[in-house]
Amino acid sequence: MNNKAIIVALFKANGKITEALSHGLKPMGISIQQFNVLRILRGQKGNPSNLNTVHERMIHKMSNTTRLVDKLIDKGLVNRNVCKENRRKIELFITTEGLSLLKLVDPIVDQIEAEFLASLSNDQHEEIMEILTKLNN
Amino acid sequence: MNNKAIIVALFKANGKITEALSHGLKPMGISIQQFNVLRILRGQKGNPSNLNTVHERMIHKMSNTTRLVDKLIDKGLVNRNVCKENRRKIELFITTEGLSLLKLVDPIVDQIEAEFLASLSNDQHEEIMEILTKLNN
DNA sequence: TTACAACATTTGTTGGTACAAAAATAGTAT
DNA sequence: ATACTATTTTTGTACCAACAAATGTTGTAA
Repeated sequence: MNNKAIIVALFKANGKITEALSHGLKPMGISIQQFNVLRILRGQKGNPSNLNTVHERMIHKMSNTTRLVDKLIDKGLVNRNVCKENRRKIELFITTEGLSLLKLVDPIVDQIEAEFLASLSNDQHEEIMEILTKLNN
Repeated sequence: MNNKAIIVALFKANGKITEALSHGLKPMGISIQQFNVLRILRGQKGNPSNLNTVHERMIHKMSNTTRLVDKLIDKGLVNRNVCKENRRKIELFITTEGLSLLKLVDPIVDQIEAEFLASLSNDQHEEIMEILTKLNN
């Protein structure tokens, strides 16, 4: 009956890094999910994404991407256009404000993530990646 | 820059088991957090817990244990008394309805957890436990 | 044209969660 | 007794999220 201990430890680890990240992002005025959406949009390198694509690529799945993106638009970090070829689709772009915010936030996030993993050896980094990959398939 | 991949995989694994568990618990009418509180109270084996203790032992930390317990009381799964020696404290007990619900729910949860971990070898079970323990300290 | 199915996004509703402030109680010093 | 401090729980506020229903759009077929 060791399974439970593993699941509990997984929940705790997740909670620890989640808390650290949202605490680190708080002064920047964005949540983890908003940060991830911004990174997805930046990853498009100028090409627009639609809501569907963003939703698929989000780490934390949630049903209402619309309202999450609304927050980013309110903050001027994202633009939204109706696609001309298919007006059912919404084109999303990251703004230059969004890009410069990411530039500010990236090193903060990197450091929090590095600290979180600092206690692991190189072998263990590979081990956990292998194990988590198995769990996610 | 492999750290990010690990963190993302951790988020995904957490999301996968969380979703599976809450889906499995849904027909029983309780959330994961409510389930965990019930288990904490059962673990007391008849001794009362107060809100503080429950809060400390909860896996998913949240500020608002009061309202979570309220839900359990509404469902008749938990009883609440004011402690006679120290009226600041609230004594919480799991009811017999709560105990029998847990009896129903336990095998469901066990199976979901076992399925989630099924792809790992025995060695990997030990590995991930060791790694997660490191991360949580 | 009209009806209809498929698709993409939005909105309504309900319940979950964080944070801070408030309320209630206990213990202690004066 | 009174005031003060610490402890424990509750409440207020505001935001986040899941789910289902609704809206708007396109393409297709009768």
